[in-house]
Amino acid sequence: MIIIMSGNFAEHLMERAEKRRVMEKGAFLFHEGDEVQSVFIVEEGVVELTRPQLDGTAITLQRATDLTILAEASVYSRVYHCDAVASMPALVSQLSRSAFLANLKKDQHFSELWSVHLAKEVQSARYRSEILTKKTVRERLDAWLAFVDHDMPAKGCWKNVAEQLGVSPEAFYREMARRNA
Amino acid sequence: MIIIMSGNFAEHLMERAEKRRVMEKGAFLFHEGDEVQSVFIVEEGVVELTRPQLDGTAITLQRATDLTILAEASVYSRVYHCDAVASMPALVSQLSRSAFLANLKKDQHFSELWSVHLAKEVQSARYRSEILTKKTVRERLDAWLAFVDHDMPAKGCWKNVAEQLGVSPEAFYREMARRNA
DNA sequence: TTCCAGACATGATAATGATCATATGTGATC
DNA sequence: GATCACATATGATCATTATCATGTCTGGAA
Repeated sequence: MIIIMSGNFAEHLMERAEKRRVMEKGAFLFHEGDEVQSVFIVEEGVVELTRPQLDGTAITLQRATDLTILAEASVYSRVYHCDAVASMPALVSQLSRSAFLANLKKDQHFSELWSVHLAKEVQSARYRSEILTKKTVRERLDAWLAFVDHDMPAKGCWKNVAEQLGVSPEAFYREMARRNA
Repeated sequence: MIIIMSGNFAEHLMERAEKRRVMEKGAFLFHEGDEVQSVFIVEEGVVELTRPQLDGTAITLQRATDLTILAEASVYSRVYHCDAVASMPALVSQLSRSAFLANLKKDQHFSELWSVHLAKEVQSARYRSEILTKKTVRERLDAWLAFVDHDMPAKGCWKNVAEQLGVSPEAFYREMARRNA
């Protein structure tokens, strides 16, 4: 019988955290080009991973909120390929990369949870991509609903959902109104 | 000193493959709801992962071509959450899940490569998402170029790139023409 | 209660791209 | 060389959405 790993990896990671850090809005956790020395978990607030473009605009690669691990892939890189900035005041736990890798090596269970975590992230990131290939608000919402098992978003969340779908709030409101009619 | 793992995980996986399978166009590798029993690597051809929707349309979650591992996340699931169908004739290697997991357990190096592979997939999937949140062809191409270090796509690839960007070929050709002018 | 910020709602306009139609170029095959 | 498939190219039209403007509603703070 195959045992499927479960449990929240972020929590396991937090148990091993070495430091905590309070970040004010606008504070940087790291910059592009910095050496990767730690693994970070956002406990509260919001930290965004952004990659500045040549033309001055920026791409947001990840928007990390409660219990989200930041820039997982950087664990295996020498330097960061993006900036991390608190877009809201945030509380961040951290663990040195060497300690993290040592944990992976010596703790089989921890290592498996890490893989499971990464696999889940792959899955949800792929799904998000596919939602965004849809061109109309209607199709994107349909795809999103399939992903969340068709529970309609509560009114307070509409704006956030609209952002996840990559559409303007107005367009989203209109689509929701259309569905009620 | 931290050793960063490198090498192609798919190749390591193929070395351990137990079976090979030739698939005709349109043939299914597995269906939604099937028990996960194997890990698959596409050697040649194309296999697509699709998730049928209520309205009859389908979401394509992954389009696997040469040396791509199929549905990584399914390794940790009991059943598949999507269909896998060859959209072109394909050659697929497979390894039973139990053997795969056993390899992960006993071979530290293999296990690390697996994590590195997953981390890279997370990274590229996230990047793809962010490209797709851009609304105009121009912005999407800019973001894509930043990702591939600004090497312009060769003419034979344009159609493929257009698809990656989630825009129609025509719109893509026009944008490329605009940039030459 | 009063005030205020922010989400929700809706109309008008302009920008943008999907789609359809059609044409050109190019490499492979016979 | 003739032919075929397919990528590239370009024009015209139409559907859709972003954006701006403006207004309403609701929950929390004073």
